[in-house]
Amino acid sequence: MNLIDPETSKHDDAARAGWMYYVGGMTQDQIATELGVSRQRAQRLVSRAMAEGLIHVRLEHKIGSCLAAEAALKRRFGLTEARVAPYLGAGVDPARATAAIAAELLESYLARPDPLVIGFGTGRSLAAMVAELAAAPYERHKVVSLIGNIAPDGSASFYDVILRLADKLHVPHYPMPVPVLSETAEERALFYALGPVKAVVDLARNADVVFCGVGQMGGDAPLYKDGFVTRDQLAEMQARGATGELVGCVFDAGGVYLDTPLTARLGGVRIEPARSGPVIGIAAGTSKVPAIRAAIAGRLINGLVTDEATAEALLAG
Amino acid sequence: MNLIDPETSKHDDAARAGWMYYVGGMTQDQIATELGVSRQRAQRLVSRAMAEGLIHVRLEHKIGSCLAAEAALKRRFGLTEARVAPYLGAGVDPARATAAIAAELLESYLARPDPLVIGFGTGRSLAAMVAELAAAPYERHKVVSLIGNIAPDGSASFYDVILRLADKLHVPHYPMPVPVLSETAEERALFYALGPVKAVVDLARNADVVFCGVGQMGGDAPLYKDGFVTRDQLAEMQARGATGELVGCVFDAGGVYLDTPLTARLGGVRIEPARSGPVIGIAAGTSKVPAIRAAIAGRLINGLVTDEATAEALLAG
DNA sequence: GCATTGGATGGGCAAATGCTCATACCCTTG
DNA sequence: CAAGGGTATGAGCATTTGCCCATCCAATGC
Repeated sequence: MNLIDPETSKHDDAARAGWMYYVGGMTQDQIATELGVSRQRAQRLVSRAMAEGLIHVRLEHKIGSCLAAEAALKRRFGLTEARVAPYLGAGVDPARATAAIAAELLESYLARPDPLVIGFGTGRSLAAMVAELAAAPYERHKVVSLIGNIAPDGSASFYDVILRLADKLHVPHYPMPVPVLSETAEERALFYALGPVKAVVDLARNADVVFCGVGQMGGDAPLYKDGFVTRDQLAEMQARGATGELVGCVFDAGGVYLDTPLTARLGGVRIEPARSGPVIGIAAGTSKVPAIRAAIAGRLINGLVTDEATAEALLAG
Repeated sequence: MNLIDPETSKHDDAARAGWMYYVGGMTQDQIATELGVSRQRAQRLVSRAMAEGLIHVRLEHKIGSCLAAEAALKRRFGLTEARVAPYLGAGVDPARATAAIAAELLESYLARPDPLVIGFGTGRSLAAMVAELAAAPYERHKVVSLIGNIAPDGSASFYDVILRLADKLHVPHYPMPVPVLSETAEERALFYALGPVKAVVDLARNADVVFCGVGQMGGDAPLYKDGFVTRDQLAEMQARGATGELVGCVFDAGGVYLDTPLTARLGGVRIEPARSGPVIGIAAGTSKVPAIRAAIAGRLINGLVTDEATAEALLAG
């Protein structure tokens, strides 16, 4: 008899209820009776199982129009990899759909027999993708972060893509132990001079595959929303032609990196043009269309995971 | 403009509706509006998506008591692999639960980097497992059938585990081109003398991993229900101590193979005792408890996928 | 010791869902 | 061309589900 962690037992109940509901097809009433709880509690358990990601749902059939869009994207933009998530209703964030499809794509790389070093950016797309991943051991691969994991305010909660990933996949992981944004260029240089940092930077530079979010530079730019740049700085960048952003590095409509106030202080590894190996951009929502076009034009990315509407918009232009 | 296969387009609609419902969390009303169909049709599409296996649901959390049962099974019976599917409601066939868990286990073997030859039996358990598998390419492995795929009446519908598997996984596949049950021992010998048959038999004998169903020998014996033996033959086998069956080969309570009327005519590769490499038995339902015990006792299997109730019954004895 | 706060609980109700049935449609066959 | 069989459709209804809210319980602070 060991002590039962109340948190674990809660998850257990939720998982069991979710399992009975989604796999067993039982009604919540039956589940309630079976587990000896009230109907309401069963309902709460089921919805918690879903909300906490204990239940994963996958679509096991490529919809014709998405297949067509994938083929068209590959041909039209010379991509090596393209995945299109089916449209997911009017009120639903397309990132939800895209995350599930991105997770599938990542799993297809993980399934490869040869050991890979996989580089990851940060951001909502990546975090959502990791949440959708199925946990399984893949000791042969390595995952490395392309971006510093020391947050300005010390909070690491948004930058733990690599940690969650490593936790799920049991892969050796290499977070980049530098500030996302150093105070000064000098501080940044100090970090980069450290041996362990160099090693991670090297690994990141030579990653076999890269997954990263594609940031737009409109008023809703992630860089601005997450507080990396002020409104004024954003406006200035926009005036200078800023169109998109990859792991914090801003580029213009041609996919050429701009020199911004951030550049010298940004901790991480920039994704160089025409990088060898797959560089998969994850980009949901039509507001990212210009950024996606630019990233492709500059040969910064050669793979794309997006939603149906965005794919159509890309192909329409 | 190419012709649209009506079957594909039906699946497309169902997949899309299922995706919107299960991934997008939309109501069927919203989906109906979005797709421009009636609510009833949306409902039918959603339920078809589920019924046809277009939507896969996985549980991403091991329930404590199942984990404990797995550990206990391994320890108690010296198994190298044990998976326990959570209990799935009173009225629900435990095979449903077990199939999903078995698919997960198979996927964990498929994820391994080194090329494997994986042998498969037949039967409902195996067919259900394959239905639950996620499609993905795994060219490095090979799958081979342990049992003949030529049915007595010519119908191959029940023996196409390997074909479906190969279809989903894009693996080279080797069905065993012999009758499940030859008319006479001589006919069987003729088949086995053929070069291509020999090659497949060799592959099957040397498979790195084996997945097979465990058949019980009670009144509900699969061998009898599927028409391989008559009621009288079954009774005779039972009288001689028949307790279980693996790919058609019947064994007693000690897991020692019996000589039955079938033995000399059965097409396939028998699973020998103390075979090297994992031999995973898939067995759902408490009626299989004696057969499972026997198979373990005779060292015919060294891995087990079962449901929670059966695991408990095994451990209780 | 008592008040407060935060979370869990179950009643109740409106919305969503699943199902049955009568009907319409289409494709085949005589 | 008509009949027939099988299938898809939408109306209507019983069941199931999601959610709000009043209430309760326990832990914490005063």
